[in-house]
Amino acid sequence: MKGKFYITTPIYYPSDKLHIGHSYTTVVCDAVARYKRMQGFDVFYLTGTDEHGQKIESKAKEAGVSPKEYVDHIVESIKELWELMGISYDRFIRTTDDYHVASVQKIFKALYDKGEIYKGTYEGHYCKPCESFWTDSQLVGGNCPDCGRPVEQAKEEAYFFRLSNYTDRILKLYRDNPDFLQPQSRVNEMVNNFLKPGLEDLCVSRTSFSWGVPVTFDPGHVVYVWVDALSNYITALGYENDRFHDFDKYWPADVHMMAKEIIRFHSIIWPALLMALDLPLPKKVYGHGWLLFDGDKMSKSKGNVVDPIVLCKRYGVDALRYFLLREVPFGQDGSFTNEALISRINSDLANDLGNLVSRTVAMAEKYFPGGLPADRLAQPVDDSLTSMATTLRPLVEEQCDNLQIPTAIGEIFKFISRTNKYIDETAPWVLAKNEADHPRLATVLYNLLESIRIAAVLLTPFMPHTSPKIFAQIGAEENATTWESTGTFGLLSPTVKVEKGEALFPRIDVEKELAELESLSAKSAKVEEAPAKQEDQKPEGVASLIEIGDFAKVELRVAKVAACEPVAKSDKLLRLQLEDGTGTRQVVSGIRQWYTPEDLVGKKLVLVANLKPAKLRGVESQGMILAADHGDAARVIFVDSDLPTGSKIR
RNA sequence: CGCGGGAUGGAGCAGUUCGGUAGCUCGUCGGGCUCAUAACCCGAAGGUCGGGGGUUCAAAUCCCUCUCCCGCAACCA
Repeated sequence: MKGKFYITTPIYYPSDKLHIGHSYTTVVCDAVARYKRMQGFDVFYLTGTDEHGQKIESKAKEAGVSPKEYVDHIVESIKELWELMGISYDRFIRTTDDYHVASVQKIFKALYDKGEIYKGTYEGHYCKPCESFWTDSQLVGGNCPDCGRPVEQAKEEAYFFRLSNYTDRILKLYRDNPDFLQPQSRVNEMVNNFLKPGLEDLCVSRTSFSWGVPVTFDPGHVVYVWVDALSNYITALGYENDRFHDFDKYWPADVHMMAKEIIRFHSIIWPALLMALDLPLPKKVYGHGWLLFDGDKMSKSKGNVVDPIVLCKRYGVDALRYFLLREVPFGQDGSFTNEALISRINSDLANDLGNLVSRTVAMAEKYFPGGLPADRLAQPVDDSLTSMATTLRPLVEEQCDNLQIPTAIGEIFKFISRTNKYIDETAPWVLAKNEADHPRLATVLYNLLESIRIAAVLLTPFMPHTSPKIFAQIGAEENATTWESTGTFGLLSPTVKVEKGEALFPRIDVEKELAELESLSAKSAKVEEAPAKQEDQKPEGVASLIEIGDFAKVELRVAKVAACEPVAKSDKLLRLQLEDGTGTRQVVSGIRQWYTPEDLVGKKLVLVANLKPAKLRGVESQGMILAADHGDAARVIFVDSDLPTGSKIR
């Protein structure tokens, strides 16, 4: 045993089903975990779900079930997804697991007893009917984002973690451990945005919702996400609980893997919490990039097809895993398009790897149906192949150890290419014609099978379902499929007998497939639309129904755009001068993304004439104009030009 | 002047730390081969390395400046 290796994904928030981005993180971790296991490390791979919080509480309410019932259902589907994708996690933690809850309570109490957590007051905007606190930025028009009613300034008691004490220690952590946070560019971001200005104490409890871990010594308070969710990495190992006993063995984590949006929590808050608990810090926090979706017009509906389950079913799990692991460059964002996926599958998996196996096995079977003969004849041309084969593993390891999975896979495929070339160099079909050349032919085929074997072994962490299929076809025994075995050329039986199987990765007809995907996404877009409409029809309590008198309060008038210009230092706002029949007034509207001033000047539109004025970006807005949401965009409601300005609309 | 990332042949990227023939994959075109999943192998075309200025014998790489794109933040009455 080479030592332990502890790797984690974030725990995902099960308020909705997971998308391909979650699959990406999880597959990357899985690849690393499998790689380390094959190398002989004692690996512990943790994933799970973060199940508390207001959003889930209210989603459950909407669905008419308890929060636990709500998440149970989604967690089940998540576990199914991981099983489908071949995720080899060792433990799945749910923050609703009783042992985790108990541990969190102890951790919270311990921090409180140490004075790291203190009781203070949290100030914010409070909506009484919704019993919710909101920050400035959450408010919509100064009102509650949920119900639209006015909010009031309010204070509530809350517990705070003394994060402000840790600014210097976190900075020192980055300085002393340049590898702690990767990629490096993230360090700059954290330092400039959060550490340089100085950290502020962190509110770590809430009273505004109850779906959380209760604070034992203060009823009404629940532990907020930071302490609850982040500590999963240690409670899952048995920290402060008797359920598991792996803490001493596996902590500290070797890698916390995550997408870039939650780096801040893991590279600032989490280390500070650990420092406060006097625990060792994780060795590495790695923030990978995002898988961006093709920005074309279909993107909304395309989102449905970028459902990992659909892709696995269409192309196979390993094809999708391969794409995810290969396509997104080190630490950067990558883009997902159906074209890229299919092209990757065709050129790398079907043409290069799949076809190499296919042609090699076909020849071996055809020329030597009973297995290779023992007579051999080596030639100098073989050397460049065999030496590349036996030096491949260190190259792969070097990249994997730096979490550069795409490059590691690239190294293996360079070798696969080299092997294809070897077939041309040696032309086995020519050797087959002459009995005297059969020893040479046997050597060539054996070298090919060995090369395939080594490539397949090294690909196992990335494509765990494919490698065994290859082993079966090339007649590799178990001893020839270990990580260790890739250092030796010649482990297959000299008289190996192959067994042709199905094509590993059938070639995909690109145009046909793209067309099918589009019709698929059109269909699922329709399916998605239908339930949404039903929800709209179902009045959500009396609040959504208004009296005719309520509507009469809104004064709508036809107004003509006299002038229009962008608001300085804002990319969303336009300043409009409107003629409303009685004079001109200024209105600010957030439609700059979709309209230029020229689009608007001279047009007539609908003005809410009696809206209380407000300042936006320091510019006064005396009313608002009506616009319709159209996908991600907004379209202004224009009216007939022959309607006189100032006409009342009702 | 909010923070950060980016701009390299048709597409996606590497190269920029520590200046010195601009590289890879896909695509295109031509050739070869026929074992194989219309696959494989070889070759070619295609780039003033976002613009401008500077340092230097020499700049994709260093300095200055400008433009554009993408995240985050803010704003979306």
